[in-house]
Amino acid sequence: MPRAALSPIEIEAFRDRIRDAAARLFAAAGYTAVTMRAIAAEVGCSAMTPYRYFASKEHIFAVVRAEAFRRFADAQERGVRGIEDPERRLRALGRAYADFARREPDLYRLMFELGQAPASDHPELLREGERAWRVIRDAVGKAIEVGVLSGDAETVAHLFWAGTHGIVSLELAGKLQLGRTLEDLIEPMTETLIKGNGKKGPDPFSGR
Amino acid sequence: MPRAALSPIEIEAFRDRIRDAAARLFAAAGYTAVTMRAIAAEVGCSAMTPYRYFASKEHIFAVVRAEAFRRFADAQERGVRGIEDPERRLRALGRAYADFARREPDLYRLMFELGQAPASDHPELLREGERAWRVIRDAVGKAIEVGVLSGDAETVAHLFWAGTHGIVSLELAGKLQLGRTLEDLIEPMTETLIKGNGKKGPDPFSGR
DNA sequence: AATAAATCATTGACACTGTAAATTTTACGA
DNA sequence: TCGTAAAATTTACAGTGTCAATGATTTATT
Repeated sequence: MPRAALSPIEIEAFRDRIRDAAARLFAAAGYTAVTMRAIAAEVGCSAMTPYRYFASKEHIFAVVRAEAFRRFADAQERGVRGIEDPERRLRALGRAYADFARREPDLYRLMFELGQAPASDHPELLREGERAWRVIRDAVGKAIEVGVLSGDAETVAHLFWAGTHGIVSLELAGKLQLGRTLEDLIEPMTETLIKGNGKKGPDPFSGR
Repeated sequence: MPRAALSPIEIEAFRDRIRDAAARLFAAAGYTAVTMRAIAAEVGCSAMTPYRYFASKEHIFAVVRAEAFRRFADAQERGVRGIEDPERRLRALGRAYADFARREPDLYRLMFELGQAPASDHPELLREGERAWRVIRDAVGKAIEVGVLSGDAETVAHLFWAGTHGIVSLELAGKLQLGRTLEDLIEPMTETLIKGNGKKGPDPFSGR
């Protein structure tokens, strides 16, 4: 006797529309522009309708973040595609990372905002985040395999990520000094990371 | 005939009380707990009184940030005090940086939040931020002077900051993978930065 | 066809937010 | 004591996320 429930596909479609509306608003006018009422207006429903599809505004942001990570992971995969030499691959990855951050600062900010709720509550976010991580992880792993880098792959991959992210996020937080920019620093950082994790001791001329 | 205007000292005292109240609220219950009405209750005035001393809530946050930077700079200066050897100094600095972030994650988050208004509008914030920067800048400069590091001091100092900050902020954003922690990574990062900016070519065994 | 029922959507309200404007209180020199 | 300027408060407004109640729509059974 009841009314037919929405199919999973229909539900997913509606969720996507809400997510895209939120992403659009965020890209166009930043954080404060993303309100429930604005999302509803964009989608063409009432302010409360999204609550049938998401538990809270925070959950909407989680899927927007997941989508951002998806695009981020895509951009990184594209950035290294076809580059076989592991060392060149590392450099290309650094550039692709910085390019994405420069092109989509809002998405980047959304992804790496400090103090956000743990991703473990949101499977999709977790998955896409891990995909982005894997690009770095694999590039570093390959470089270690062929002897361009040395050390524990997980650790070194974290260092590459953190170094690159550090440059990007200092820029986005407006903390770079004396007119230094992302462009000035990303390549020196990559070189530092490669050299710093290269084979052999710290300095061939200083006996430790 | 008029009522006596508040002296600059009185004004400064009131501004400090407001700043401290905001900082207390932030430390105790995070971002959302810092409301004008809560600050007012803490200080013992009405919700609008702070507006006589600050243009907006954002300006209050700016001085809280400045205070955070002051403590941050203090902590770093303490962390390297008495350590003369430039290389040990770099390592001590990395540890002091990480320790501060671990002890005061809220302050750190406040200072390095992405997408914040440029500090140039707030002289005090600018000054304290530069003081924190100078500790890194000087340690790196000294290391270059004595030949432990090489390259342009400003650039290398940025790399040290970014690398360390990268580790910290990935942790605070909950992005570290597979149970890795700040503690696991901060020392390898420092070593990477030292080695990566050390004298001589990238790898003694690969002819470029 | 009428009814019952389950699902989807909307409306209205509530407790909050930052802050503009109007108003009141306070403290002083004449 | 009174006028006046400074300091502080009160009131109000437009906006927020979201709970609760209500309405609307679609279906299977009588």
